[in-house]
Amino acid sequence: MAVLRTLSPLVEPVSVDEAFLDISGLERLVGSPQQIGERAKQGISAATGLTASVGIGPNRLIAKLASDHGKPNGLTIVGHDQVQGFLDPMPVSRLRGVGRRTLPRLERLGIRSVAELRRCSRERLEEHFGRQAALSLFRQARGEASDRVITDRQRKSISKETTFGQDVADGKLLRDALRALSEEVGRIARREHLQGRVVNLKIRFAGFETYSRQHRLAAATNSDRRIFTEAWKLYLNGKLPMKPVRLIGVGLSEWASEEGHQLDLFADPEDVRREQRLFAAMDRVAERFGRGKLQLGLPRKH
DNA sequence: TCTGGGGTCCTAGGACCC
DNA sequence: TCTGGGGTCCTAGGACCC
Repeated sequence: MAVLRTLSPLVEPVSVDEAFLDISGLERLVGSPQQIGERAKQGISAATGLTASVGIGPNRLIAKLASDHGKPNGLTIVGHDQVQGFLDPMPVSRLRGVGRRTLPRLERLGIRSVAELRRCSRERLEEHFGRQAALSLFRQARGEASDRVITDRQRKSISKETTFGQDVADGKLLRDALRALSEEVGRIARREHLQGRVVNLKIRFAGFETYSRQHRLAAATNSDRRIFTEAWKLYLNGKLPMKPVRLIGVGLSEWASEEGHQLDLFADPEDVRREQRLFAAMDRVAERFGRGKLQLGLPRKH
């Protein structure tokens, strides 16, 4: 990412090893698209010893597909006038949103390539795939996509989950695991100054049978204790099968607006301050000595 | 593939409101 | 009144991506 930032101020990281760059208007300052692509590869190689695949195109879709096209270690440039010729022979499985469920359904309609997809009407796509998916397929088949690079994308949720080595039937063990996960979620939320209004519980049993339960809080929170008690309530009251658990997870989402947050009307302000100091201290311990060295005891009111 | 972890987005049904 | 139409919010689940 540091290498990429030397090439353009507009960098959008997509994952640990992938990013979009807006390189429009950089011809004089940095070089031609070809030169920028080469410099990215060289810089990454010099810094990390790793190869990288670069794709350049008029929008995000074409750039990404161009990058896939040259994998590994490629540099593929697709100009405006080459877009349709580049897309048409491609299998639809390369498009975004076409995975292990959608691909066979497209094939049943006789659609294997992007050229074939382009011949299918929007109405027909809508009948089979719903409004949004149809629109996405329709536009992708024509090489249409956003060309905006978003540098300040904010995360929308924080979650932690764990799969047990052996399915867990012991409620106490489950409770401890959930508590530890809640503490991790809370810690990340506090580090990023986020307070969430929705707590999510995820449970998986043998056979990949997966459930989720969520609850919307009256006030946003990033308190470990609050996240944990809500998640545990969801487990107890969620009408879930009472079976040994293979995976348990907890998530926090729907951030409260930056302007301020609702205070708990009935909480003693001194308790709130003490809890904040407690969490701050716990976070420092965790940063310094690692997770799990210190953890909350039983909630006071249970 | 007997199946890890962390995300995003979409759909659909029910409750509720005007 | 057994009954229209449209909108929002909440919740659960699924598809997909890296």
